[in-house]
Amino acid sequence: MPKRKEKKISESTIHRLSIYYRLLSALEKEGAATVSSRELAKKEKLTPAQVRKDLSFFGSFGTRGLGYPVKELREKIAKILGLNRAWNVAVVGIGNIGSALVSYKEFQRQGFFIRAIFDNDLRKIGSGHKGVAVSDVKNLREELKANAVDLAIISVPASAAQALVDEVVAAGVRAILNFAPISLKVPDNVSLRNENMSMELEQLSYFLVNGNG
Amino acid sequence: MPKRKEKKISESTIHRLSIYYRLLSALEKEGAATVSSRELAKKEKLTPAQVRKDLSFFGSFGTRGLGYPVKELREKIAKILGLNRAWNVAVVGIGNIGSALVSYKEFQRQGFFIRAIFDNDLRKIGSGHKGVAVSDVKNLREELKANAVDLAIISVPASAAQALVDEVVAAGVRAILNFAPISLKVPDNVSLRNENMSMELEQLSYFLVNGNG
DNA sequence: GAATGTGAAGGTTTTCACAGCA
DNA sequence: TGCTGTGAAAACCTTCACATTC
Repeated sequence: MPKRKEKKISESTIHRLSIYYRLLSALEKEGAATVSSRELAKKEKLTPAQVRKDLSFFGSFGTRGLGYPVKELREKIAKILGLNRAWNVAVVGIGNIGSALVSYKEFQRQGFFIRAIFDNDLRKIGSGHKGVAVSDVKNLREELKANAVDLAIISVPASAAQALVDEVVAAGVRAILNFAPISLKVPDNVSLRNENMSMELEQLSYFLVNGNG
Repeated sequence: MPKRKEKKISESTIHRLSIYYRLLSALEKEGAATVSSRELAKKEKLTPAQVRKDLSFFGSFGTRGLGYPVKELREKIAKILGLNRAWNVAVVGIGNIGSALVSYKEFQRQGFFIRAIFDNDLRKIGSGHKGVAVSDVKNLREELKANAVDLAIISVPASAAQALVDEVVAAGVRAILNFAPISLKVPDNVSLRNENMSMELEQLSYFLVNGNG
């Protein structure tokens, strides 16, 4: 069996893959057959070399002299990112942010389907959000398993987040998107991303004070 | 006049400053007087050297053998990030996400005050959200100026985003947080950050498919 | 001719390791 | 002794430049 070449792909490359995916989806809709690294780069203020290098980590998708085939490249990237399948998502905490996420149509469009919603507020439990019933957070573990949830979104207050994440991890979920403004501890085999909107504003605040550049 | 030493501070450092700020706020509430780089690092899975290096770009805030004074360091970072003052924020587009942001208490807590809300939906215009009236997006430019808005949050569909951002920039706003899943063009003197929640899930999807690490 | 794919160069960020100070 | 502050080294990421292919 040939040994797989174990190249470490950087987070920035994965992030840009996501960007290319969005650009290619748009190009495909417009009917473009091919696109060059230069064209892709210009749309996002990247360099052509960066685009080519990013793609080259995963294979040789282009044709010299011509560029990349839009449809095929989009499909290849979809496969790399795992977007060629549906993912089951749970939203833990259906407050302001949780509600907004449940209604966010972009998720479905990219193959992320919200299968379960949890809260600890008795007034919310049992009610429906976009066709999904709100479950008692006490049943978190069983229901995550019952719904084969792949990915959990944590949108509860900071004080409640770690305990719930521990439950989520215990249920076997291996990817977590955290909106609580706190640093969560997860085992090494679990992926965690933090979305802290105050911190985004703070970055902007820094540039307002210190100049942008 | 002494020439200011022009050191370029990396985005990662600014991002971590925001993290330190949060940790220090918590430590201050707990009554801690000092904290070492090792303690700060451990809470966020960073290295002590990283913490010290980050802080050293802005001055020598610590005491050898002792660590950093919690209260003073928090105040210093607040000043660096521009959090020692209030910022006027506008929310452009009061759909699911816009509504959630207006209700997000963390913003106020960090000194970001929502002073204006805009939409193009006549049913929404005139209604109030958390004490702020929704204005017609047609009046964007005047109202941004009238409210001395420093920072705009774009939470409209992708198709409407660029035109509105052009207006926002024309009104003199120099910092934009964009939730629309599209790449926006702004002049060099305007700071732009993108918050694309689908892309966050796509990063997680990649790690689910390819393994985490 | 046009554009990819990729080693090598260049640049940036992180980590090391230790002098220096409380 | 304990911990900071910081040059130097190492690791990492981006850009260059060109051989290669269509």
